[in-house]
Amino acid sequence: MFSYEYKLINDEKTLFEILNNINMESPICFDCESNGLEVRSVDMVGFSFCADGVHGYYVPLLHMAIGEDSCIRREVAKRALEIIFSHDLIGHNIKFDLSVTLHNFGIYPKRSCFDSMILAWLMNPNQSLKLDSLMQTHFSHKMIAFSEIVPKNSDFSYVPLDEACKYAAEDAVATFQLYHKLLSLCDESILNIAKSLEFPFIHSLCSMEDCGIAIDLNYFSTLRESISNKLMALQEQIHKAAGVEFNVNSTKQLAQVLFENLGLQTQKRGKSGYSTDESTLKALKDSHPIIPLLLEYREAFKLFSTYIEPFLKIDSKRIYTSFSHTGTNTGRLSSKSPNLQNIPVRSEMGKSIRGGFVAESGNVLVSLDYSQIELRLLAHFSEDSVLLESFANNIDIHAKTAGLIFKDKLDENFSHYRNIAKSINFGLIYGMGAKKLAQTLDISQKEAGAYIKAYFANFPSVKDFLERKKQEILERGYMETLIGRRRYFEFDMSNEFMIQAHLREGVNSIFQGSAADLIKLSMNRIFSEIEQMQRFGESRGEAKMLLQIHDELIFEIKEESADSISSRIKEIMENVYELRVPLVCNVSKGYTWADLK
DNA sequence: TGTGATAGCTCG
DNA sequence: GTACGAGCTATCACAC
Repeated sequence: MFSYEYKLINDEKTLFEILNNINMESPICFDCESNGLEVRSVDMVGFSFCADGVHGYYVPLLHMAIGEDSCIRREVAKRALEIIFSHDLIGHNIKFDLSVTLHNFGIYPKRSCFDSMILAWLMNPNQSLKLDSLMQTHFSHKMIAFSEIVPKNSDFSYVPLDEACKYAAEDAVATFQLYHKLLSLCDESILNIAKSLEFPFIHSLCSMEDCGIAIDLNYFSTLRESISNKLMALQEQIHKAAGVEFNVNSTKQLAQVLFENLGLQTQKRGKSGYSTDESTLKALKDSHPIIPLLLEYREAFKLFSTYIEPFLKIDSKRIYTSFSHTGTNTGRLSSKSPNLQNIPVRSEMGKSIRGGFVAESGNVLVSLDYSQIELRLLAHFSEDSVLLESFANNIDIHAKTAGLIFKDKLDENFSHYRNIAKSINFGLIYGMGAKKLAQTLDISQKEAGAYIKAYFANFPSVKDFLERKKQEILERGYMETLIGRRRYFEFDMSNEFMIQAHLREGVNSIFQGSAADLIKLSMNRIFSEIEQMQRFGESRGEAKMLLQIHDELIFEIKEESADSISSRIKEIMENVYELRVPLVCNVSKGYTWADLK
């Protein structure tokens, strides 16, 4: 049963009386209300806190209806927040509250942070992590909905004070109670991951989000000019080749042009007619001159609309992403608004986007990426002697694989067979089937099946490991990573397709999730060694961690110390965890992101 | 004018 | 209907 008491605090004396009466060893649940969601631009409208699981206090800072005089003044609020931030803190998605406080008041907590959203995510990443649904699940309590008190196109600063107080106080008390409830429910191993890895990781993320990465707007303007010229020219050529003007971005219109007007032949795919995706177009590339034009147009338009245009709308020297700590089922991070984890790299035109991400004057960008981390984990888990020995001796693993499964054919075309081996190695981690491997390599399904068979004949312990894990997932209903992070699956035994899909997901999560474990451990170590939390918002140290892209970290470092600091980071990353194989990092530096790797 | 689904593409 | 994990943009159909 959930209940709470709420109280508005809008006089200074009461505020400090309450705060000073809280035992310094008691954690405080903290929640702030703002007039928007973009942490870098919003104003803190008020904040609530709870230290006993019963009383929720709301401190108004910016409420339109009552005016400044009835609110707590900023300098008073700052002193109050400094007291709160000298306690351990509890929050629900506390990264948001920390960022808003940092940007409004320039202060950052001095002690540990605990997060009920992260804890719930660790317990089961596949559940809704919203405070109201967790409260419904664990307390059968229905929270006041944000939409009930904030009309559309309005914001929290217009909410009548009493309602605001009731709402905000409920958030603080609910979070306090939920956090403790989850503590009582979760396994010790999950709690250990939370306390030793994920809770400290909040600070690593806050720091990266706060840093951002410098961009060269002139560079992007020039790129926009050349790509938009290119797009206009391509569009004209495409219309000419089609004999009709149409919207090239419309797959529907394009399908009509290609498969009806021009009479090109393809296999129908999808629910509503013809597919026009890249693989379909590539299969048709010699059958009509319009096809290569379309492929080029698609690539250029993607760069233009997804990257160049949005980046040019940013009116600051640096660009700031938001990392989602709990955005995946595997333990990985995700990045949004904008997503800086999918900046193009594979094609030359795509890579040009990276030239617009730069180091500020006097600095360089440094990238460190884990080499073959998922295959190293496969070697570690399976204890396959060939894999272990290859990694121990730093042998090219794809070449070694090719050597074993294509023994007699190797002389013919080495790089061809190395590529096949590479696809198989990737496929193992994805839980491949012969069909998809055949598609990827553009060979027959039978041939692909033979390759897979040849692989397992040469790597029997890999086969044993994968089958053992599938069996385990099926029996237990969950998988575990290197450090014990879990992902649960519900098996409907009447649906074979879903069973197989879950087993692939489960096996893949072992590698993807363990790799995430390792890089997060590294990031925490790097953060606490090279970045000092008390430097937040002021002049930072000589090195800043800017981005994580799953198996890679990007730093901005003062030029003169770049070499020494990056070798120290490399040392941390390579020694973060003892596996049965060495962990290896590649390091590169440059003035722009395009210069890395 | 807004919203959700679909198709397609970017990355690791 | 059989290769894992993400996020963004455009079009299109349909609601208000």
